[in-house]
Amino acid sequence: MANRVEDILNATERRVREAGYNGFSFRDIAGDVGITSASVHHHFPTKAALGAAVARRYTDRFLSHVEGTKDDRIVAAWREAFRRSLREDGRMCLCGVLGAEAGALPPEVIVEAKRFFEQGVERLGAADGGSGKAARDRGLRILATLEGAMLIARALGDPAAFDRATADLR
Amino acid sequence: MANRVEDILNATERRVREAGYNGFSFRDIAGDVGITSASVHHHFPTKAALGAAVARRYTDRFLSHVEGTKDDRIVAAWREAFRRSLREDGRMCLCGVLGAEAGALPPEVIVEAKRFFEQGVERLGAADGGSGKAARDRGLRILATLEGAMLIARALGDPAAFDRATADLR
DNA sequence: GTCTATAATTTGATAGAC
DNA sequence: GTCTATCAAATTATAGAC
Repeated sequence: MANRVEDILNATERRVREAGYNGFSFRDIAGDVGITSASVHHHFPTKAALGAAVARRYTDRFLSHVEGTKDDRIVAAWREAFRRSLREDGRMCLCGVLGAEAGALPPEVIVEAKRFFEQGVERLGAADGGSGKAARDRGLRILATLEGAMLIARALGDPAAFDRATADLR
Repeated sequence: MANRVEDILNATERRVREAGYNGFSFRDIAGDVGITSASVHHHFPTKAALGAAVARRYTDRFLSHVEGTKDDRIVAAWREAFRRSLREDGRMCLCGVLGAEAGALPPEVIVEAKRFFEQGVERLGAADGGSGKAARDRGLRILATLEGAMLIARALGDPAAFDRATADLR
């Protein structure tokens, strides 16, 4: 592969979304990519650095994916993005997984998950052109429903549960 | 303490809700309780058995706590139960944490988390006396919002976010 | 950038004495 | 039921050759 760093981040993202930050090892990632764990350490000196890099890339990628969406389509765009990744590979939001493990995460990893949620609250709140505290509270409620729906759908092993839980979201 | 098993379950519940199933060890629990890890193994031969026991007790205890609530107070009762544990010790739903790690859990642990969500969907759906598919979908949406709100409040380090996200829940 | 080798620690789990 | 002692494996991380 051309870009090893990208390979490592891809493998790590898959693993974290499957089993959490404490559910993968450097050797797991090394095996996925086809190198040794020492080589993974060459690119990411510590596990915290690797975790933070994955969370940062996830957030940047997600936000840029839904960027530019018209106000009245923002909620639908977020819902559809989560829905697809849930159906395509049965995995929930990376930052949602990290949030659940928050008490065990290195600070630099939490900070990135936090950013995802802060941005989500703000952008989902801006749907329908609203703004201010009431809009942010609405964004918070919508993001909570989306994250919780992924969580439950995953635990039940039933991706359709996400659709049913978020069908009326607005 | 009189009941060692209970001490072990209490310590384990605290640890899992703080750091997840992969975020605690037998030695952690032993240290919390004041015995050795070998003694923990005497009561729970494997980590999967300990995890399943904790999830089973959590679900039984939670359901019995909200049992008997009048239909029109069911949502409020669940919301208040989650809200209190979030404010009192900053911890989210144990089964919510387990759900996020679902891909890394032994089957006997997942099964218990699944039961919590199935029961929650059914009971929250029965609020206001409804029944059938539409009621279960409503229960699913409510439970998703509650779980997601805990997740985000925890990640943001802001318990009040739970209140704001679930204020309009019905 | 990747490897071999290895250090230092932690993990889940067991044997057997008391 | 609890302990000491221990095992085999896994973990994060580093040193140094190529």
